[in-house]
Amino acid sequence: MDKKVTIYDLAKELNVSPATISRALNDHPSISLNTKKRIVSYAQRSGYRINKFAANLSKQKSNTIGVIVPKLNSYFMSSVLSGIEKVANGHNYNLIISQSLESENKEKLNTQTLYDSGVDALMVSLAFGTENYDHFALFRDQKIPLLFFDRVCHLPNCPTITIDNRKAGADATEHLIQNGCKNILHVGGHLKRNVYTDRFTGFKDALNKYGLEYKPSNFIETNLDAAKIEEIIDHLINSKEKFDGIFFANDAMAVACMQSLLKKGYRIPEDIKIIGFNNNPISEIIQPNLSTINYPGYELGVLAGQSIISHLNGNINIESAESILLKHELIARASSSSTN
Amino acid sequence: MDKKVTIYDLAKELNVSPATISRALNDHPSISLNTKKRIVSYAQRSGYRINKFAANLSKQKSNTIGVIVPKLNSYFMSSVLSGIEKVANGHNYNLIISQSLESENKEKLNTQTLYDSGVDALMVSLAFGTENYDHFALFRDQKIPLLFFDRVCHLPNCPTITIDNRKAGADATEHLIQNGCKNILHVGGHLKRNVYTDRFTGFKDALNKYGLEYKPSNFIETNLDAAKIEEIIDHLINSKEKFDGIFFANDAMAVACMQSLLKKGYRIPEDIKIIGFNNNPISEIIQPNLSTINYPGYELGVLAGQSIISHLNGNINIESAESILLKHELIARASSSSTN
DNA sequence: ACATATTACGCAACCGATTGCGTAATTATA
DNA sequence: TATAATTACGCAATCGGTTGCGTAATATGT
Repeated sequence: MDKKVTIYDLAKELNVSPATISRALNDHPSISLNTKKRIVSYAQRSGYRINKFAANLSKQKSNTIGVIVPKLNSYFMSSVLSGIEKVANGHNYNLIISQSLESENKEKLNTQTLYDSGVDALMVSLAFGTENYDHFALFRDQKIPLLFFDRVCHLPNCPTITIDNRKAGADATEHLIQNGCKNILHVGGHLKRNVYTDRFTGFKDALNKYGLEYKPSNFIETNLDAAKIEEIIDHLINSKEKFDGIFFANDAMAVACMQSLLKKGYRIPEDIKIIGFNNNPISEIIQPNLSTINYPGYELGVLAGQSIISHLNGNINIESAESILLKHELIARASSSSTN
Repeated sequence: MDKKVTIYDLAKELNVSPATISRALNDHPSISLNTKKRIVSYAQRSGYRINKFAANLSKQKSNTIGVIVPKLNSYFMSSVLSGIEKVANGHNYNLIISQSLESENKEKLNTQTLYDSGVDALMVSLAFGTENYDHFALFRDQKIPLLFFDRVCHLPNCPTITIDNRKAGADATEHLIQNGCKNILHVGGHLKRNVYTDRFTGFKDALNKYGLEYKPSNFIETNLDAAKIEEIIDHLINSKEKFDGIFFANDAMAVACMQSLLKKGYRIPEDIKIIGFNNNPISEIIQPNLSTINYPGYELGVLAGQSIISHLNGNINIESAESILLKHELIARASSSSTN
């Protein structure tokens, strides 16, 4: 058990060729049932373990999927990853996970590393600032499946998986309007990313639908860092505008804002109504409970995983890149309830 | 750019041997500066990319670290992973992450897969039910560094990284006692895992220190699934005991319990004082804010990453397995504050 | 100028599987 | 029974780097 056993060792011991060993262990049809049993059994007993380095080299395939996410440690993203891992693991794929930490450059480096590592596919949720997508060309050139989820971009033949952020943004905004808001602030994320521009567009859609005027002061672009909530509060308080509703692009910001406002004596929803995004568990803990849009991360991960696996299995034509839209759902809670 | 370029292609083109190409690209000292430049430059231009399958095979090293966690999608664990990834990435290591989903069997399978994948090291946080550690023998036999974090077991030469859970459990309990609690319930996790037995032991330490009697009814073993909070509530309400304090082994359970109790009309901390564990962000959102023990996940991840990297670099003797204890910290908030 | 060191590189074995092709042995067909 | 078809396996090339050892060319020392 000390030195590693190779198929050559097995071959010598059993008086067959290494080729036969290899075929037997891979259940190749041209090996008789008897020798298969003999070989598998002996391999077992001898403590043989395949050397994937060698197998990968000759097969040019690693059974590994690369994943790049902005950061691992967020409720949403870790749910997604959990879903992806569940599916991948069930299909004998390993996951190499790396974080871009919202840096375009790190995303680029990670992309190259994962390419070099020979991943069979790559799944990406883009960093805030990524503007150039050339680093993905390697994958396209080599026809390695490439899939984007949540923060996506549309490259030829690359499936994308998201919710309908525009519709969701409109739903959230419409909900505030229907509960009486006339002047709504939208606190969004970087407009380079589809998820935030779409929500923003949906926001304007809804205003428009209800004949409410959109002014630049109705929007703030942020990096969604809850630690900087005071900037938002300042904008809110110092603005000439009197906002009666806020639509946040994520729950963490919404909650941070609520806490600050409540401390300052604001009443929610009486003075101002608030809705978030993502349905993070904290939305059900904050008092009053936070209305939000349910964005099912785990399910998204599962779908993304299944999609990439079927591509890898050739079940789906690589050329036919589908765009999957998950269902979202408005969850109305106390933070936005009508008060008249 | 279509076919993959190999060192043999470069060698032919530049009229040198593949060996020289390899050495040049790896900055080997025995290659002259000039040829190095010539080779590196041409490799660049030709779109050469190393084939790690081949490199790994001949070096028997993958620059990859395997990680097995119970589940990815928890605040604590995703923080840990984020820290590990940060360090690993900074040292050119990739991370293969898999979840045991609290199943001993899946943990076993994942261990074998990661072994076969040729990870250079393995980091594990154990599943709830794991009782047998034989699946790690492969790693010990091959002298592949193996490290346990958070939910650890003590195998020879395996570093472990945790906080001092016993002391932390005692601190939490002592805090409740000092705030007037006389009859405290401890809601813990599976006693197979050190983190929960240690917290439980600390709990009893503290009772003992203050001359409070420990009775079996002062403890419930749970799987820490917040969805099953009603069982706890039942125990609490139906017990002959009149508990005036609860020490939860994690914040999620504590928060779920608080929500249920508040809904039932209990006053916290007046009727019952509560302390959690982990310092999950929700502890600062629930009203009243939840007292807890700060268990710094990200820092733990960073330390764990650094530890394994130094082992891999040979900076630390593999035989000298250290046990790292992180500092924890009691965070007193309103949920446990004295009311007399 | 001659002996010794050093530099810079090539040769070839090696890492451990996979797989197309060929063939001896066995079975089926006529 | 002669021939065709199967079955079961071996040969050897291949995947693409890495590295110990050997050596020609150049540099250093006296």
